[in-house]
This record gives sequence, C-alpha cells and structure tokens, in this order.
Amino acid sequence: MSPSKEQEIVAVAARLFKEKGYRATTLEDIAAAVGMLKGSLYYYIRSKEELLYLVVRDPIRQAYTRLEEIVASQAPVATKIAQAITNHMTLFHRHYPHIAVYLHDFPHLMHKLQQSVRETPKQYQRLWTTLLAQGVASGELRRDLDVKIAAYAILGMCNWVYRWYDPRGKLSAEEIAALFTRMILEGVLRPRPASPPAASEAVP
Amino acid sequence: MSPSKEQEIVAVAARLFKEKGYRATTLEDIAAAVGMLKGSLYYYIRSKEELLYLVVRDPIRQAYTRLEEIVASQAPVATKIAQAITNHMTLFHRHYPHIAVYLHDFPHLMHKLQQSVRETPKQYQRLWTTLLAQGVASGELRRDLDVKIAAYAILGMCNWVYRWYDPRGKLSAEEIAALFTRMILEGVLRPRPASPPAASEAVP
Amino acid sequence: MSPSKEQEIVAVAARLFKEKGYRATTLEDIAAAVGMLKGSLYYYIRSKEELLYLVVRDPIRQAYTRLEEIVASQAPVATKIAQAITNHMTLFHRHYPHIAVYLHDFPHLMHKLQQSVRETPKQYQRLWTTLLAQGVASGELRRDLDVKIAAYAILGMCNWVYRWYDPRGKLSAEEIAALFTRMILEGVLRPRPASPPAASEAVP
Amino acid sequence: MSPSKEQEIVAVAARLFKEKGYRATTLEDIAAAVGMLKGSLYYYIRSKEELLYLVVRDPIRQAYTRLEEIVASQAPVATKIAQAITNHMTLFHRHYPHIAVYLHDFPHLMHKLQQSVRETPKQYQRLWTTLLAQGVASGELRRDLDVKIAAYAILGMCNWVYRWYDPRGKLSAEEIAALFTRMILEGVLRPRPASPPAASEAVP
DNA sequence: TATGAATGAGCTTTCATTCAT
DNA sequence: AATGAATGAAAGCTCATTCAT
Repeated sequence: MSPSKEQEIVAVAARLFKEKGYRATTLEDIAAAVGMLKGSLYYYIRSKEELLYLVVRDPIRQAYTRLEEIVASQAPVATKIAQAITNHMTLFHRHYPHIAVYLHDFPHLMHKLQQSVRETPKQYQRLWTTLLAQGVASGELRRDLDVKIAAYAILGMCNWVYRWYDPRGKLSAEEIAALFTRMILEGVLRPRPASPPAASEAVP
Repeated sequence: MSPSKEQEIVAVAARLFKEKGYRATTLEDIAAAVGMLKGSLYYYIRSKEELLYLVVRDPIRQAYTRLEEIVASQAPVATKIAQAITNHMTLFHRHYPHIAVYLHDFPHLMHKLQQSVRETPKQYQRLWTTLLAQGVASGELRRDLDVKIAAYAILGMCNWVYRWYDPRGKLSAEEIAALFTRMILEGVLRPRPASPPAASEAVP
Repeated sequence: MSPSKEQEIVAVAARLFKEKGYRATTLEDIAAAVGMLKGSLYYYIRSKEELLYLVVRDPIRQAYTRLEEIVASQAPVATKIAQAITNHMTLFHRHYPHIAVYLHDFPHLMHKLQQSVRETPKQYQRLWTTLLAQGVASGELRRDLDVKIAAYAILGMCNWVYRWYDPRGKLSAEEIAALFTRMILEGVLRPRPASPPAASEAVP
Repeated sequence: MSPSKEQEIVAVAARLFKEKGYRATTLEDIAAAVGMLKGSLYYYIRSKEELLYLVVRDPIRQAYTRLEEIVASQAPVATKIAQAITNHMTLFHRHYPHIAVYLHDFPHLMHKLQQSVRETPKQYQRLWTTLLAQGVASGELRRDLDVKIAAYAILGMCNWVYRWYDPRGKLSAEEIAALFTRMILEGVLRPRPASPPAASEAVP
C-alpha cells in the first residue's frame, strides 16, 4: 500500500523542482529529502533528466487526453469551455508540483524532453483554438473573435495559476475554474441593462 | 552612436537568459556572443548576479511606475484597464527578453534580486486588484466579481505573453492589447440581443 | 589503524600551507599529495577556509589551555617560565606544521578565522605579561622589568622557532626550551663574581 | 623634492604588502592607492615580483652592511650586541613596512627573490653567531652558551617586532633596543646580592 | 604618462555520475 | 538495496600582464 520508493523519489523531485527549479535542484537535495545518499538514487533512476521525465509524464498525458475528449464531444461550446477549464484546474489539484514543473521548465528543457514527451504546449494550444473556432462557427462566440489570441489568453490565465496556486488555499480548484469560466465567457463589465429604451443605445 | 559595450553585454545577456534560462546560461556563452573571453566580462560587470539585475531593473521599474499612475488617474475604469494592458504589452514591445527573464526567473531568484529590486510581482498584482476594486465600487464592473482572482486571471493572460510573443510577429503589442482588453471587459460569448424586442433574434 | 582520509588531508594541508603559504597552496596541490583530484576533496571538507581552520584549531587550543594552567598554578615564577617555554616548544614537537601555519598566516587570515577561532595571539601575549608581572611582584624578577616588552621579547624568541625548527633536528624541543629558559632568566653574559669579597674572583 | 612616482609606488606597495600580504595584495589595490589604473603601473615596474624586490632591497642591504661592520669592529662584545640590536630596531624605525614584508614573506618567496637579493636570513644569522662566538671566546659571555641557538633566540626576539611595532607607538626603536639588550645580556631574574654577606638573603 | 580594454591561465567550488562493496 | 568514495567536466571568478592609443 505504501508508495514504492521510486514513486516517493518522483514525488519529492516534483516538489523540489517546483520550489527551486530543475537546474537549481541537486540530486543531493532530492536524496536528502528521501533519506538516502545521492549515489543511491541511481538504483532507481537512470539520470536526473529521466527523473524530470517521470515527474511530468503522467500529468500532462492526462491533461491532453481529457482535453481532446472535451473538444471532440457534443455539447454547447460554453459547456465545453467550462469543462476544459475545470480539467485544467483539476490538474493543479491533483498533480500540483508536477504540472508546475512542466509549465515552468518545459521551454528550456524541451530539447531534453521532446524525445520522450510528445505532448507539447503548442498542441494543447491548438486544441483550445479548435474549441474556440467551433464556438465561432456555431455562433455561440463572437464573430470577430481572434481565436488564436483568445486561446493564448485563456491558456495564460489558466497556466499562470501555477504561480499562486496553493493546494491548501481558500478556493478550491473547481471554484477557481468557475470564476475563470465566467470571466472568459462574459468578461468583467457590469452588463448594461437590456436595450428596451432603445434610441440612445448606439452612442457609446 | 553604437551602444556601449556594457549595454551590449546586458542586451546579449537578456537574450540568452531568455533563451536558455538564467542558470543554464554561462558567462562563457555571453562572452562568446559578445566576442570576448569570459574573464573579460568582469571588466564590465561585478558578477553574474549583477548582470541579471541590470537586465531586469529598468523595464520593471517602468512597468510599476506607469501602472501606479494609471491606477491613480481619473478615468472610467474600462479605460484604465485598457491603458494598463497596453502598458503591459508595450513592455514586451520595448524590452522583450528583459521582461521575459523577469517573469520567468523571478520566483527562483527572488532571494538574489530582492536586495536590489524592490518591485515584486506581488505588488503589481495588488495594484491590479485595486484597479478592479475601483470598478466594482463605481458600478462599472460586475458586483459579484472576485477582484483578487480576476487580477490573477488578467495577470496570467498578460504575463503569459512572454512565452509566445514575437517582436517581429504579425500582431503588434497594441493590437494584442486591444484584443485582450475586449476579452476581459466583455468575454468571448456573442452578446444576446436584449431580450424584449425578441423576434428577429434567430437571424445571426 | 591508518589515519582516516580526513586526517590525512588535514595533515597534508598543514604541511603544504607551511611550505608554500596558505594562499599559494592550491587545492590541487593538496589533492595531488593525497592522491586524488581536487574536486574529490570536497567530499571531506566544505571549503579551503575550513581546512585552514581544521589545521590550526586543536594545536592552538592546547597551547592556550596549558599556558593558562601554568600561569594560574602555584610555583616559583622561574619554574613557571620554564614550564611555559617548554609548553611552547612541545607544540612544535607535536604539531609542527600546524602551529607554523597559525603563527605565519594568522595576521592576514584573522578575518577568516576569527569567527571560529577565539584564541588570538594577543591573548597569549597577555597571559605571558601576567606571568612576568607575578614575578616582578614577588621579587623574583627585576623590579625595573618592562613586562610588556619582555613578554613580546620572549614570544618573539619562542615563536620564531617556527622558522628554523626541524622535527628531525639535532636538538629536541625540550633541549631548546632549556636553553631558551636559561637565556631568558640569566642572559648571555658571563656572571661577574660578586664584587665585594674581591679576592677569589678569578676562580670560576 | 617630491618623491618620484616610482618611489611612491614602492612605498605604497610596501605598506599594502605589509597589511595584507604579498599574494593577497593585487596590483589594482596598489594602483588605486597611488591614484592610477593597474595597467599604468607597468610604465614604472616590470612585474609584481620586481615590485617586491624594490620594496625589500635597500633596507636589507643596509641591515647586512651595518651588521657586518659591527661584527668586524673592535669593541667589547656587550657593546657590539647593543649596537647590533639598535641597528636592527633602527631598521623598523626607518623602513617599517619594507622590513616587515621581507621578514614575513621571504621564506615563501625566496625562490623569486634569490636571483636578485643575495642577503639571506641565513647569512644574517651567521653574523650573529659569529658575534656571540667572539664573546664566548673572549670570556665576556657564558662559556656554555650555545651560540647558534642564542643567535636564533636573539633574532626571533628582534624580528618578531615586525608583528607589533608601531612607528607612532609610545616606545621608540632605541628604547626597545635598550630594553632588549639588557634582557639578552642579563636576563630577567633579579640578581642575587653577592653571596658572602649572607644572612638576610632569604627574605625577599 | 597614463588609460581602457582585453587576455588567458589558474583558482575555488559544484555536481551528475560511476562503481566496488 | 544502499553506501561511501571518487571522478571529471564545467562553472563563476580573479588577476598579472599586454598593448594600441
């Protein structure tokens, strides 16, 4: 029942990579946190690089797979957006440090990871673009929406959470997802009372 | 006319720090890019850390100062939000790699920088929170808006730009700012025509 | 039975520091003398500075402690002087290069050592001054003796030994101590037979 | 009238070598103290090593020459010892930092200096040994005096002064010389009143 | 006379990695 | 399953020295 030593090493590595960054974390740091000597780690892992891979692999696979399902599903686009954002936040809830490591260090370690990790941020962004394009096509979203920029905007909003998310914070991942979804769909402006009076409406 | 050697070194360092990360960039890398030997750099700088400081100092000072002005100014909140976002994007336009280095590496290098750099992301976020709170108080923004989370959302959107911004890209910083502003204010949903008049609604 | 590697490193460092000076001795020199690579030393020590500390710590502690005992003891001052000098010479016998390093490099490395080494040459000299003052007070030493200068003189005599002492030399530390003691107590002049009685003066 | 720039450089170097040690003193330190840039020093000197040579050359020549004269002169040995010690102290008075540099750094820099500086501590000690041997032979000094060890003792006493001498101190070099001379000749013990009268002797 | 800029060798230190036990 | 010891490459930094101007 207790997690295997290997799992423990990966978990500890995820936490330390998140706290100090991949390069600033030494194998000695990790070994000490696990309670062994750095040389002993090599009984479980082949290299520091592999450890990074083990840290990020599963969470990002899950994220991509679920987003693909959502995009492919039949549902109003607003619903799908809500689901996609919830999916994103749930990742933080479940795999916090891992996903943070992925988000932070991927650009600089791409060359090290890309042989073993196929899911790139680029692809994730394409899925979002597709989702938004569905909404524009169906008329649910604004005609003039620049879907690519909108995808970048939403991704930024959601990814940046890795900087301030606190697994033990006041707001749950679901609550954050709900607030974000509403912001994305409706914006922050107070809706102007419906037009009825008409007339002067055209003047901004 | 040509920039001083020191400025060149700082510019090169900014670029390389952005490309490979602060820790992964060696002084030898920087020296080679400038066309000298690593030891020679120390004629211009005192340490790698100081170089980091020189890279980020000015841009972030500008950003904070301008945002403070905007928040303190008299104008509709929607206008101020637009200005703040434009301010943010203009930074990318003017100091791209520098600001990217700041956004990426600050959390892990805080302890190195905080003696010399007072402006923290935390403070920047507080300014945004204040700005949004002004809008809620004045009735321009939704009553139920969680201003703190909204600030995080907007910041995420704007900061994340450092990951994909291309100074030579199709969209200018101002254009991105305009698209972001609209998204934040109104969201992505197609506005439903005011209900009462009904009738023609179905026609897109 | 063989001394631990750490002890060997400290011993080798003491010898090389003595031969070439602390600053002129490189960790590569030390590592080579021990039969390893310079990086490997860091498995045993934290820094070159710590190595210096390990070299000098014990010997000087012993020296101070023993001198304090002697000064505090009850015995004729001439005896105590003899003991103090013997103590001093015995240090050379037992910890030759270590004590030489301390005597030679302390003034310039004080700032590095003083956090961890409390015993200063100044304090040692004060103990000697006290000892001589005891002798003046008791009438065993000359009334007009400048005890401070005399302490400096004795210390100079004894410390300078680090420059020419040879652990395998003809004279043992005890023999040197005895010769020094006699010089200090009685000087080098041939004692003039007490003048008054005259007569028998010629007979030594 | 004003000392030439070269003389100023040598004087400054002597002071800094004394304060921080030869190796720890950088040419930049020296240049800054003189008010120029380090590269500019090379207009006056050929190398750091030569600077060391310039610092110590004259003082030690004077010391050796004068000691040779004293040893060769006709006078009671006690007088000659007094003169030799006064000579030694006068050096501190006239060339304080220079002589301190020589005394401190010579052993480790011998190989660098010995091509240009012929006067070695060894030779100086031989002169002293000769002087003492003259006294033993003439019966002025104790028959059983170990002249070599006594020479070492006297040299230690006199050389060590470089560690505490203060050109602006209370005691002049001549006064220190007088105190040292008396110590060396007669020791520190209170002379016992000539034996015959006896009786009250035991009561201090 | 002196500067400013650069060199290059060498320093202390770090760290992922190896491997016999 | 883990240790202890060592490696070796590379990092940041220092500094005596050079030289065109």
